[in-house]
Amino acid sequence: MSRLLKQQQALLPAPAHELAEQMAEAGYKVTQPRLAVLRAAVALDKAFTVHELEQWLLERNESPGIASIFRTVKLLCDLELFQRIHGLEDCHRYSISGGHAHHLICVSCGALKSFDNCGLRDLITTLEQQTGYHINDHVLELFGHCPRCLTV
Amino acid sequence: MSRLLKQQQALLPAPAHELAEQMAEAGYKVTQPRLAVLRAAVALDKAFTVHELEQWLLERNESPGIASIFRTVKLLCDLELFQRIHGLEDCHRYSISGGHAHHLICVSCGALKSFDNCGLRDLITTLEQQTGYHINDHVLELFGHCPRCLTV
DNA sequence: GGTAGTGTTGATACAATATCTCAATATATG
DNA sequence: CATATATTGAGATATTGTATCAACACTACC
Repeated sequence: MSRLLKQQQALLPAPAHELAEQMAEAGYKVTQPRLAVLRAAVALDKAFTVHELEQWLLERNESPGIASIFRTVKLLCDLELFQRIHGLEDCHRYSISGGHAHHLICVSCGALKSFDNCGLRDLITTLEQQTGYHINDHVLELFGHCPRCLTV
Repeated sequence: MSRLLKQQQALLPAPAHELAEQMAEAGYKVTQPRLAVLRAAVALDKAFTVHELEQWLLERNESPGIASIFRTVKLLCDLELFQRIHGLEDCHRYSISGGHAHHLICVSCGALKSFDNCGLRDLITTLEQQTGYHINDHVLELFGHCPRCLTV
């Protein structure tokens, strides 16, 4: 098994209670509305929108106010437990982060795989030398079709 | 001079009349509002927002309605003459595309360099083999400070 | 147990980005 | 010129998100 595959398997999303724990460690209270958002995000198991979180919760009659959902998503992004997804058309999706930066996203169903070995170091070094820029961050997202959607 | 540097120098943004020509070739009329947007985008010479286009044009008393600016930006994105920039915080900036996908952006002043040799082929092949996904698109943006902003 | 201080919530107002609607206008074609 | 089509501008609407603020909940202290 290659090193890259091992890494990917290590990047499974954390379960809700683990995310809750990290929130508590960061000094935030693990309230019912926040837990609800965590449960929804874990259950959706893909790149989700705030609207999708709300729908999932409404169907189970446990949706907090929409403001609290937005607030919780923002908080979790700040804590780097969630991450904004840069889509091809819009950037209104989020994922459970796992602390890693990059995603492979199915444009058909939203299924998402995370990875962290983006292999951009050489490109960054080259560009820095050629442009004089100091590069300290990047966005990388890959899009395609997951095996399931390829067979449908 | 390396091959990569040559490529970058070839990726200078097209002048307004050239963009207008491509619009005409695609079957769209080159109207005054559309030309105004092209001029503003070329003049701004960086990753710009629709609001910045409008401001530039208002200062010269030649701003079309905001709806037409949005429409023109969308049209130019569809024609791949403009391209949406995926920023670290939001995704509301655009650039003149040159038909190429990637940018190096100064987070301080918005200065922008484009390049097309992203060197992701190996990563994409590896990920396809390991995940079974078919990857057919990607977003890559690099962020840092340009030489000018580094000295200030 | 009561009280003060802090954090959180939910409803609502607001903001920013973008699209839709539709009558008026401009442009191209016969 | 007449007609058909494309485009515009104004304003309404949609979507995504943040700000405000009173009510509530939890914690620590007395």
